[in-house]
Amino acid sequence: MRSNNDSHGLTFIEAARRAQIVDAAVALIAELGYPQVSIAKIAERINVAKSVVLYHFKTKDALIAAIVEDVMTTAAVTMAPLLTAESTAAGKLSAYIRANVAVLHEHRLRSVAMFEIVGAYRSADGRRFDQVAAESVQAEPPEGELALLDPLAIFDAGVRSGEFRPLPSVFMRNALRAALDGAVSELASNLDYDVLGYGEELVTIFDLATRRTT
Amino acid sequence: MRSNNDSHGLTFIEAARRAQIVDAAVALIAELGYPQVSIAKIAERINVAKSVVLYHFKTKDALIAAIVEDVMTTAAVTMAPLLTAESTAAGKLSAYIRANVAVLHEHRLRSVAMFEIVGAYRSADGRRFDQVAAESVQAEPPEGELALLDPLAIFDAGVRSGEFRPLPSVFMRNALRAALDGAVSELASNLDYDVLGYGEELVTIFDLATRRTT
Amino acid sequence: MRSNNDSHGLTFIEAARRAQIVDAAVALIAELGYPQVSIAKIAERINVAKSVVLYHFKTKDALIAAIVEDVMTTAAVTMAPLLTAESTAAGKLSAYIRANVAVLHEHRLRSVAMFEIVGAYRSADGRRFDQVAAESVQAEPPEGELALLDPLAIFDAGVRSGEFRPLPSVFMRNALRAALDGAVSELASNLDYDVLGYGEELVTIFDLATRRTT
Amino acid sequence: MRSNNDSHGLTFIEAARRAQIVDAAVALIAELGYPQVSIAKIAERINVAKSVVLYHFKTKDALIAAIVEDVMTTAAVTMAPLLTAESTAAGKLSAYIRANVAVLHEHRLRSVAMFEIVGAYRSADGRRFDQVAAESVQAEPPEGELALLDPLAIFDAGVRSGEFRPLPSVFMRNALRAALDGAVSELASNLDYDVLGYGEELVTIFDLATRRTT
DNA sequence: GATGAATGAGGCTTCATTCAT
DNA sequence: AATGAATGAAGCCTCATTCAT
Repeated sequence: MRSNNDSHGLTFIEAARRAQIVDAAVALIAELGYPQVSIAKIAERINVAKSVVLYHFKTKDALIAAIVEDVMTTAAVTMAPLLTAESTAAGKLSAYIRANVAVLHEHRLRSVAMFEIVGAYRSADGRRFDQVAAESVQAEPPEGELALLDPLAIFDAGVRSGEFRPLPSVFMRNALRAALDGAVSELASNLDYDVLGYGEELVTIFDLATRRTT
Repeated sequence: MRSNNDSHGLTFIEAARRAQIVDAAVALIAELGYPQVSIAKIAERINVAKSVVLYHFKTKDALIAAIVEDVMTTAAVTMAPLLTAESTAAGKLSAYIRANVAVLHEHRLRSVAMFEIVGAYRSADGRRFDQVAAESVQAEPPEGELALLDPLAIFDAGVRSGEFRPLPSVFMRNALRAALDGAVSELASNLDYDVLGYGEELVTIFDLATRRTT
Repeated sequence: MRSNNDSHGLTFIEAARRAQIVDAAVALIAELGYPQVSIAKIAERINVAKSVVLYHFKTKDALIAAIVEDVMTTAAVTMAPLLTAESTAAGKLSAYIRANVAVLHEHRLRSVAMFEIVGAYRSADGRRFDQVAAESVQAEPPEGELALLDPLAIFDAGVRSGEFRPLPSVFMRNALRAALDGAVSELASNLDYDVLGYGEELVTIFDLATRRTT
Repeated sequence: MRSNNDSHGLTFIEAARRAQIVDAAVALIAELGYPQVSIAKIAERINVAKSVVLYHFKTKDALIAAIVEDVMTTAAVTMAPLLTAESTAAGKLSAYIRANVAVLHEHRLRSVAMFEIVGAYRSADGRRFDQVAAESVQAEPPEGELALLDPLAIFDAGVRSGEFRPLPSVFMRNALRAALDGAVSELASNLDYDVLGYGEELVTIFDLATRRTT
């Protein structure tokens, strides 16, 4: 065991560079959009040679993957503590929305960057980000915190228990995810968008929309 | 005025070519994503020289603008007749959602292409599609049918008349637009997505979410 | 039918450029060796932009293929008339060697370039030139003049008719081909190598080596 | 003199690493071709850092030189015992061919690697392998076993003694060397090529071709 | 003895655009 | 109305090599 390696097998300096590169890439992607960000621009932003970026990531796709992982982990880690407390489906739903919106608010740049990537990334063979992701999810379903990112289970549980009105979970999930993604879209155009306020309104909307009608 | 010019000052041939190019571009963008579509690919798809495309559009940006205009016009024209009949805010809202969703369903490729463009387009100076669009909207507010594309007025009217519960119109509009865009996002991944079913669920959600509570 | 197209569908100017590029590439490959020749160097040599080369050939591999075709055609066309006259196997064999050697002598640069390519080319998936060529030969056996490039048939015929001693045609062919390639190898190191003299000696060697012993 | 240095001034460890690196390089060159083999690939194959390879060899050219020396020495050492026994020129010639072919057969990979290097190597200033080698041969003519690698002396002696017909030794040598190199060429395309059979045929050919005619 | 980090040069290719015909 | 030819900028990536540790 080498002394200056952390648990991921990375040197301190390596980890630092990687973080620096990821940060630069995130900032640039959020600002310029995914397709406009080149390895050259990333390198220039941190004053290193292009090859340094490729030394640490080997491929543009690998860099993107690292960014995505970073964002997802950040999101999951931030959201997790805000979710576990709740017991009712309605409570979980509100908590989910608020937690999600809180992440967007606290990690604006990362969120916007992720949004840009999801919207514009294509794999070498032309597949969309979602499709590539869906595939890897099937191969290896997310565990623990990452599983919390999909609200489908909340709707399913609420319906099953009768706490929610009968509703098509998948459409509901899609609507909620879309509404939340919409917040990032606004954020992308205006970093000062009141995401939290928007989130509260979403809480109201989805509360009213799922509630059992008497 | 030359005899074979239509109202836009285009000859038949010119109009036909432009339509052909737009169609090819739409199909390619929907399939490959905006950043992956080059003028070369568009030209190749319709078996003409690259320069033909640029002869008819002068610039890639001009081509994109033409596509956007085409899509928006198609959408407005399709939606318009489905909207005017309604008198209540709730009625208008439902009609708006159904009309919007109907457009997506009937013009899948165009919708997906538009979605790709909105997500990935950047002007030469790096501004997002929305930003560029917002600007030109300010300079020249949309009239007639195009005005119908923004549901903000519906929420405003519903609140003002007391038909809707008091609600923040802008957030509501954003949530609705996002939810509708979400449909296109699903469509982009899967052209067989049940947009109409999803639309019905949105009708329910937004009905429940705007209704005056007794 | 456009007026300035030749039978291959190429414009005059296109044909001229292609020839110019091929010539430059041949000269550079002969001088520097295949791996050292880049599209940039070729372009520089004829004072055009790199992209011009790629405009006319699309790919480095396509350029190489064009060179190879050019060399082979040149060789076949040059050799053909020198071969048909002969009727005996021995006569054909001598003629083949002399014809081959004559080509090398008259088209030194092209021969050396071809030699360099055969020695160093690898397809994208790592296969050797011979292997790629063998494959395409199997798919579409060479006809007419190109068929003359392989002396195997001569040995086969000579053995079958009893004009040659019993001998393993394939090994014999390989030895002859190798000896002829050796001439190019010498040429590559020294453009003034006496290929014709060497050829005469080969004629002697293979005459003695195939002759029926009494 | 340090205790763990051998006669070349290398420690055991150093010698072992060098051998390991040379072996890896040989295998890779034989498989992928000289131009496709990079120091990175060599290092990766033996699971060390790129810099390790350069620590032991300082330069890619130095590594190649080491490989060449290794191959030549292997060849000379293998051939030597098979040659000394013969007294007649014809005997020596047959022995030379058989010995050479035996080396190719027993050290396929090394032979193919050498073949790839000879075919594709260029010094920094663009000179071919042969040319660089010829130069160093002139500066320091090979002694002992290495001298045996060139069959020119055999032809010279055979002619001088009248055992061979009058023949141009240099052309003859070139033809023989080329024919032998051809075996490696076949080997490069197909490691199962019957080199020994081919060698026997060469023995026959060159026997018939050098024999005094009555 | 080994290695991680960095680098700059150069490789092939794609792109939007211009211009003369 | 169409097109062939050319271009330079930019994109990603590979390479041999250097240097401090």
